[in-house]
Amino acid sequence: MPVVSLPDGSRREFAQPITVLELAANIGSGLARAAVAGKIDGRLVDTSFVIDRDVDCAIITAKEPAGLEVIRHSTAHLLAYAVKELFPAAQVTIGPVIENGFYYDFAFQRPFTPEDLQNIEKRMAELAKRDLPVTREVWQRDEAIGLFHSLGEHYKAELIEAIPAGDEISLYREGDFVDLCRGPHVPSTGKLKIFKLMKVAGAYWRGDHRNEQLQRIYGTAWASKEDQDSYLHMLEEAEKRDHRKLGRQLDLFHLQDEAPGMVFWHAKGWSIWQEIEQYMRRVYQANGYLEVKCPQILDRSLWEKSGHWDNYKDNMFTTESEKRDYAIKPMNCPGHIQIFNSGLRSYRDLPLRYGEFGSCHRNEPSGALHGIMRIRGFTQDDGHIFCTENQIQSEVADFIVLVRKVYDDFGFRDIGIKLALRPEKRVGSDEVWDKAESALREALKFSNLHWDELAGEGAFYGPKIEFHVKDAIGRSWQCGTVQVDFSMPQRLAAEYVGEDNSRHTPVMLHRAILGSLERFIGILIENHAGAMPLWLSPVQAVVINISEKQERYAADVAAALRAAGLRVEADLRNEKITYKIREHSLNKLPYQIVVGDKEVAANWVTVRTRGGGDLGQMPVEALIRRLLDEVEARSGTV
RNA sequence: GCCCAUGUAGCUCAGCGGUAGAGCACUCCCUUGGUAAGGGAGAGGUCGACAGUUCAAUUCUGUCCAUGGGCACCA
Repeated sequence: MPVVSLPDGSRREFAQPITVLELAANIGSGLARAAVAGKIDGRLVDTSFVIDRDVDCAIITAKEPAGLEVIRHSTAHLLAYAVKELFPAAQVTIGPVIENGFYYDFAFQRPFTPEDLQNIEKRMAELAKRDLPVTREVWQRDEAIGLFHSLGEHYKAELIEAIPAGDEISLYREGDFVDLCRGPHVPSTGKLKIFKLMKVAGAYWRGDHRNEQLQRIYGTAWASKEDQDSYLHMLEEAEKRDHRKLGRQLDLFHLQDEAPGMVFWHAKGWSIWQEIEQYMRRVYQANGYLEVKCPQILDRSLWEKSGHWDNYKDNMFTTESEKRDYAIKPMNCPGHIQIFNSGLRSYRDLPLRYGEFGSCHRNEPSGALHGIMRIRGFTQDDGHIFCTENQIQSEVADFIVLVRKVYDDFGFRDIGIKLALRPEKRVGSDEVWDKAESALREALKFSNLHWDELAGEGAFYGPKIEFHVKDAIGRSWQCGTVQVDFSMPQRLAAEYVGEDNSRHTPVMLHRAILGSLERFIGILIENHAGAMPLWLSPVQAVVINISEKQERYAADVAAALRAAGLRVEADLRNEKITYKIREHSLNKLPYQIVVGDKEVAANWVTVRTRGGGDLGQMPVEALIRRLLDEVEARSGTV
C-alpha cells in the first residue's frame, strides 16, 4: 500500500499502486492537466510511472525549470518526428536540451532549407495538435540495436552500442515515431504548444571534426507565449547592441576584406582604447608592475624552445628574411622571460612583475572570426609574475583583489569565478600540482569568494583561475585569468639565485584582467548598448548653437570645456536645433549643451543629458565641475 | 578548417538574361529656426573577385575572397 509524501509535507495513502498522473488527479484535476512529469525521491520520471512503494513525490509542471526542460526535450523529439514524416530518408541522432531551447542533429543527403524549416515547424504544430500519447518501452539491448538497424537508423544503433551493458534501454514512441531516449517525456504531444524553430547549422557527429557533418536544427520552447515573446524580444535587443553594428554607427572602428580578423580603429574607437589603456597603465604602476615592451617578431629557435613551433605552427604568422625564419608573436610570455633572463636575478628580486600591452597575432581559423571579439591581431593587458612557489598564494590573492577593483571601475559587479584543475595531459609532478592547486584554492578562500571547480580543464602547464563578468543583459564573458606555469620558465632557462646560493627555476604566473582589449571594448559596447559612461565616451559633450548669432559663444564654451580636459565638440552647422539634437542623441552623446540668445546674455549654458533629461541653465564652471566629478566617479550618464 | 546563408551607392536595402533604383548620409542653394528629421537642386555604383555558358551576365554555372549563423578550434 504506497504512502506518498508530497512537497508540502502532506501524505496520501493508496490501496494499490498508482501512476504519477493518477496521483496528480487525486490532488486536483487542474494539476493533472498541467502535469508533464513527476519527481520520485529526487528522480524525474514520466507521468505514467507506477508508484508501488512509499515515496516522496512532486508533480512537475511547465512552471518549474525541470518541467520546462521536459517540454524542451519532448519538443526536440517532436521535431525529429516531423522531420521523419517529411523526410523519411533522414536519420536521427541526438536531440538534447540547451539553454533557452533544444536542438536535434540529423543526417540527410541534402541541406535543409529555410522553407524546409517552415514546413517542419508546421508539421510539428499539427502533430502536437493531434495530442498523440507518448509512451515508454524498455527493450533488450540487441533487439533495440536490431530495431534501429531495420529502421535504417544506424546512428541510433551506434548510440545504443555505446550504452554500458547493465543499463536499461528505454524507447519512446509517439505515433509512428520511435526514438531511443532516457526520458522523461510529456505524456502526450498536446502538452507542446509554444515552440519555434530558429536556425539550421552544421555540426559534427559526436562533436569530433574528423567525423561526418550532420545538420543541426535549433529550436526554442517555452511554458507560455509570454515567455517565448520575451525571449525573442531579448534576442532583438541583443541584436541592437551588436558591437559590429554600433562600431559602424558610432564610427568607432571597421574591418575590411584585406585584413580579415584585424581592426582599423577610427579616432573615436581609439579614444576609448586610449582611455582604457591609460587606466590600466595606472593599475600596473600602482600595483608593483614594471611596464615593458617586447619585439613583435622573434626568431623561430625561440618558439621551438618554448614549444609553440611544434604545437601551434599552423596558427602562427611566420616570415622569413636572409634565410632566417621568424614568427610574429602569438603571446607575450617568451618575451618577458627574455627580459627576466637579461640579468642575474636574486631571490631578493622576487616577485618580479612585468606588464605589457602586448600586441599579438594568431592565425585563427577563418570560421572562428567574429567582429572584434575573436580576431587575428589583438592586444592583451598581459602580465607575468616571476616568483617562488611559496609566493604563489599571496600573489594570486593580491591579483584577485586587483581584478575585482578593475571590474568594479568598469561597472561590472557580478563576477563568476572558476578554478580549472589538472588535465590528463600535463607536465610536472603530482606534488607540484597539489601545491599549485591548493595555493589557488587558499587564495580564493582567503578572498572570501565563491567559485566553481572545473576538473581536467587546467592548462597543460598548470592550474588556472578564470574570471567571468556578467553583462547588462545577463551574458557571461570570460575576461581575466591567472595561471600557474611550472613549464615555460624551465624551457626558456629562467633562473634566480636562491638564499642557498644555488640556481633555482622561478614559477611564472600568467595573468590578464581585461584579456584582449579589442574583445573587452566589444563587450563594453554591447554592455552599454553604445552609450558609454562619461569617462570612456569618445565625445563627452557637444555644444550646439540655436542660430548663427551664437556661433562665437558656442565655440568659446567648447574651448573652455576642452581646456578643462574634456572631449568636447562644437556643432555650428546651419541646421535646426531639433535636427542636431536628434542626431547627437542617436550617436549617444552623454551631454548636449544648448546656447541661444538667452544663454549668451546670461553667460550661461543649458544642459541636456543623454536620456533626454533637462538640467536647466548653469554657468560653464558649474558644468565643468559636474562633468569632471562624473568622469572621476566613472559612473554612467543618466 | 567544415556545413549553410549572404555580398548591389558611405549606410540600410529593393531589383533584374538587354550595360541599375529608394530612403538616409554627402555637396550646393534657400531657410536663422529653442530641445529627436525645414525646403529645393546635385553628385555618387567595374552590382565582392576571376573564369565559363550566351548575340548579350549585376542576373545563370563554377572557383576564389570576405562576412554572418553554427560546429570544430582558442597556447
